[in-house]
Amino acid sequence: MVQDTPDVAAWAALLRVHAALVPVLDRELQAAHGLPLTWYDVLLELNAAPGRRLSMGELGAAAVVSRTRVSRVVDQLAAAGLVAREANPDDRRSAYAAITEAGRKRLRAAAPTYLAGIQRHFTARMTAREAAVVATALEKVLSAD
Amino acid sequence: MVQDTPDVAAWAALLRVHAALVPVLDRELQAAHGLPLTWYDVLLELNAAPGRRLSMGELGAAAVVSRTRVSRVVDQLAAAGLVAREANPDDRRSAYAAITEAGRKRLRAAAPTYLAGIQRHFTARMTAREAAVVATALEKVLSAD
DNA sequence: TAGAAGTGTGTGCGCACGCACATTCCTACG
DNA sequence: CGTAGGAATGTGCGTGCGCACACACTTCTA
Repeated sequence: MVQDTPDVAAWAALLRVHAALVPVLDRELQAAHGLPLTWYDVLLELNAAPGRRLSMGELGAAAVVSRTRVSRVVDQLAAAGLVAREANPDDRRSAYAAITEAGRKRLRAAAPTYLAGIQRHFTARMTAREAAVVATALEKVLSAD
Repeated sequence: MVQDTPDVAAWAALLRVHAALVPVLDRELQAAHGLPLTWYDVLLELNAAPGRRLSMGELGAAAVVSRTRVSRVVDQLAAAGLVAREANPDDRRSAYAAITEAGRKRLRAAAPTYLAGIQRHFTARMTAREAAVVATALEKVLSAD
């Protein structure tokens, strides 16, 4: 449709899938658990981190949300009691964000909704082999420079 | 990293690739041709349409940009002389956006930059077979309901 | 040790974006 | 033929988002 070469077709399809699915998944998550996708992403990353905490810079690099935006999102999450700001004794410029028990509970409650949404809107439309190829191909793109 | 199942890995990788590459490609396009990615997308869709024009609703459905946003983007493009608003005699509610000759020229000039960026940042990191699988898999997702 | 350079973080500001609504017009139904 | 309902579009408004900058602190260098 957009261009004849399969390279461009892959990129164009990625853009469209993103534009089509992100709002849907975000709504589902927010309707079921009052949790924006941005919050979920940050909580997920914090929960998987060693010590269940990350500095702002690390969080900005790890999560999808940009480094600049992390400050404000963490503020919101802290106001909601889902994360706690902690000081870093070794580097007093740095600030940690640590997920709280309430945050973990909220994350665990929301996960099934999100995973089911991914399954229903995304992976159910392709074969398991295709999903695996998509994952490995896109991860190779991410590891670039 | 995020979750163990390959399904979620594919979706997570898609989110990250989008977040990483879109700003880069947008900057490249804007630096080389003063053309935001949104403008490029709209111009591309109009250029490929029958009669080189589309109604606002059709444009919103075809392009990545949302239907609501189309109005304002077309305003900007019209102010820049790259598209022209046309009336629809058959339905006076409807409004056409038609790409102008200046718009086509601008699009043709920018295309090599964009395509080279896609090639360099995206498809160069995977095999041709992987790119084909990514394209077909994601297009199947799009064709859902 | 004092100063310069570099790094991590937060914030004012402007732009992009979508929602909800008003407007205009078409269409179906009595 | 008139009216109710629906469809296509544009716009005020609030929110999300990133850039550029300021600030605090660390690290390097002479």
